[in-house]
Amino acid sequence: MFSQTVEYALRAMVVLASRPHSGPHSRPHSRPHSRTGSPLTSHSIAVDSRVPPDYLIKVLQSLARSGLVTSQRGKNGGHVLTRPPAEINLLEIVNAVDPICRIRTCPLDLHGENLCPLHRKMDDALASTERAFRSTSLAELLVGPIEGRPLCLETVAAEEALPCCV
Amino acid sequence: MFSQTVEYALRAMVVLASRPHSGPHSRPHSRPHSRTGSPLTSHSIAVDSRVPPDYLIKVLQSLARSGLVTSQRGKNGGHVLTRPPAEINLLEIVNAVDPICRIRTCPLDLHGENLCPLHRKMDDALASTERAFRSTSLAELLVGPIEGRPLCLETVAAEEALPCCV
DNA sequence: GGACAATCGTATCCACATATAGTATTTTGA
DNA sequence: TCAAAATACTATATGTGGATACGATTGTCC
Repeated sequence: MFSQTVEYALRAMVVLASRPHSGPHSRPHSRPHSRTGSPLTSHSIAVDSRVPPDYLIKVLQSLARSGLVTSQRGKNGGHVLTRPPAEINLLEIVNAVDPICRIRTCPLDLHGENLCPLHRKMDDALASTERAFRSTSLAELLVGPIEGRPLCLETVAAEEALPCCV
Repeated sequence: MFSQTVEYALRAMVVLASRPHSGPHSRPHSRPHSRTGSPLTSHSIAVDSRVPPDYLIKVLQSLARSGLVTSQRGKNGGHVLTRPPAEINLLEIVNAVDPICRIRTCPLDLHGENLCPLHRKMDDALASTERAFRSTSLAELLVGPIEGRPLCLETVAAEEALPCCV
């Protein structure tokens, strides 16, 4: 039910968050970066998240347009979160690339605010999904059973990742 | 987040359910039908639900394949529910046309049953959507504020229905 | 200036949504 | 008994957007 784009965006953000946060391009006047906190190149994000590199670029651009990441060109450039992971919730990420669109008025028409029973139920489901995502921060995904490997990746082999439903 | 097909299928089923239920093709040996309980023609369903008639046919075929409706060709033919509306839940309808696919194993791979925190969260959202739909029967959509007009339709004018998010 | 890395513009593929035309089946009525 | 009408069914075509891929360009650091 979630689009591939949502899946990719969430994975990419987890990878970005799993590096120590250093603020947007916090480089003290063209000083060389310390290794931690340096921006991640789109290629390295693609490898870590196993997202097709070409498509990841577009996803990152959507995330940048929404102000969740910033990008820096050139040598030692890359992508970095604009806020610490604890202050980014998953709904922001989802809405940046493939917005959850609540049903505000009946698609069929007529009486504006009043939803018919069917669309009230559908909107309830959307609302609960929104709630689930809004109440979870990126930081919460970094802890858990598999400490340090938030994406279930452990030096993965070369096989391609399979879509969930095939 | 829900596909257009899901929206159409739910609307069509509501229209079918809003006619008195008579069981699948309960016609006593080619006797002419009483007016109530006769199957609804795909065209009349399209009009009542405001679903594009050509596409509705395919949706109805999916619903028939899943055993939710049966169809009868020829004069006085049409579509009818196989079970009373109280015994059909919305999840069955959704899954008939555009299945909600739970995340059972991490799309990235590896450790089978264990989902990483990200995919656990995503699956939680899917589970709550499943629950919301499974716990609601078609019959429950027929009652409510707008008795007798479960789809907010009141002899609608000729304007086309607009998709929810444009 | 040269190397690195993001960005932009296309181009392709595929699935969903929609539309059209023809075929098959059943009932009706002469 | 047969023909016609009504209706669902099948196959096919088309538009649109998501997802994927490639090549050229622009910006930045050393």
